Amino acid sequence: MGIKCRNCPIRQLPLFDPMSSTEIEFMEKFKVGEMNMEPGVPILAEGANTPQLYTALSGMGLRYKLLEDGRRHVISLVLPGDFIGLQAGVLNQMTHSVEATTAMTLCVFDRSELWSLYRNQPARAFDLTWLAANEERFLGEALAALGQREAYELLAWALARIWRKLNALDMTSGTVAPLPYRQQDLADAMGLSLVHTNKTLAKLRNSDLAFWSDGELTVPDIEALEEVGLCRDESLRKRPLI
Amino acid sequence: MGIKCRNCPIRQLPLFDPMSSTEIEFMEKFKVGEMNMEPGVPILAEGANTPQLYTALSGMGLRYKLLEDGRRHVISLVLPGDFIGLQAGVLNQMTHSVEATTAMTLCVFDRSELWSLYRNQPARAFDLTWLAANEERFLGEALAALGQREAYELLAWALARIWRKLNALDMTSGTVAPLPYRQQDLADAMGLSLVHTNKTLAKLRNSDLAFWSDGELTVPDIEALEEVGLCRDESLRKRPLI
DNA sequence: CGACTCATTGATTACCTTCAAATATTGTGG
DNA sequence: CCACAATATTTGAAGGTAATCAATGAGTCG
Repeated sequence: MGIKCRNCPIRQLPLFDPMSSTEIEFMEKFKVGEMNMEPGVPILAEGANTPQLYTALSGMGLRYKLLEDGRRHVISLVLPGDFIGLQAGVLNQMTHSVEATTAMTLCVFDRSELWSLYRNQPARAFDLTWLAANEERFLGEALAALGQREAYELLAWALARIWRKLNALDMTSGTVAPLPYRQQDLADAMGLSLVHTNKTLAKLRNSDLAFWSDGELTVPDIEALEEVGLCRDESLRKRPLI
Repeated sequence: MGIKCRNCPIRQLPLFDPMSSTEIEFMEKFKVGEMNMEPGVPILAEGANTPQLYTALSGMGLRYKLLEDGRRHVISLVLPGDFIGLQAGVLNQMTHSVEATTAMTLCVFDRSELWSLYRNQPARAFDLTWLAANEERFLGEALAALGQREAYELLAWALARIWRKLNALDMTSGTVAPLPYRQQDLADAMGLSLVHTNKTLAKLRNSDLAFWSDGELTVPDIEALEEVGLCRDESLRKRPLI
């Protein structure tokens, strides 16, 4: 059934809170298996109510919403350590879809045990609320970014945020990090057209701020990029891992 | 100290979940008082970490974020029944500011009791996560709206959502409801300029879809408005009240 | 090698912003 | 009580940012 929680490679990262042995024990009972997803495969669909919850172990994905007329809005990226399905677990219904962009490995949890978590593991319950509140925080920032920034600033903001997160996940080497998405994905996340996204990325390139091609993002100077993106110095705080 | 939870007028609304007598008992201990805010007064500031949490009892407010250069983005409205300070309670830091637009009455809770809630009231802890996840849901929808809709659709979407919520709170009478904000507030929420917001509101008026002036919103036909706003039929589900 | 997907570039159009000014409406002090 | 300041709404005009339309280039795969 794959990796035991006690050996979880992700939890070793300094980004994540340490876990007590009692908690690890509980998590190993909570975890019912692992799942491997092919690239492009849907993980959860908007409106669905699944019996399982997930944590991304490896690979990258997307959260998105579809409008009736086919327009798509990408809500956020899914990176290793991200919890998937909180809304299904709590609201009984996903309000966005999730799909794998690259091949992904997911930890699978049994949703029916969620109640036991709230009854017997108050600290873990608190962590779940933390994750939900943190997602709320991120979406609030994204909303302000989309609303107030113009394309050039906005893309700088997005790439800087992504860079910081990849860095915290120890996925950067020097000035390079993997970013295996299409320009269309980023365009759908920013509410910009593909054409304009492409042209704005070219500007960032010409300004030596960010180079993104062939699934690799190169950022020579993250602080310069953050300055253009009007990023606050939001240091990534330690966070719980489910 | 104002209203006792058992007599809470808000919880009577069909929008909210019923509460067991044990829960009411706990909430009455959790609640430490009430607070009256003057119009325009800040309730919580971004970055702050307060010892108190709130629930809006009456009046209306705004959640917003400020960019360094002074631009403001309005995240959402604060209406009766809304919980204020979840982020401070869980993340130890507000990631947006909250201020009263009209005079407001707030229930005040003692944040240091939050742990006791997680230890002793798992159902209430679950409700808190529910609220956080629900906020995440709303912000995801707002993000998709800002990203994918043009101004005319967007304002229709926003006014329709607001109308539905006011209606669920029993604040509508016929086709009229109070909406005591400025056009600038709505503009800052939609990421549009004041001028364009004004002109687009005029179009909605000319289409007989929505009339908003002097703090009053009139919607002759909510379903027509929702159609323009591309609103899903998201019926407002029952929700917990803290 | 042809079909397909994705990235890139140019030209045109349109939505939205900015600038500017006029018109209420309200509160204040002489 | 009226003049004046301050706030909010409304309207017109001009300019810029971003969308759409269209076509080409580059890489992958069966």
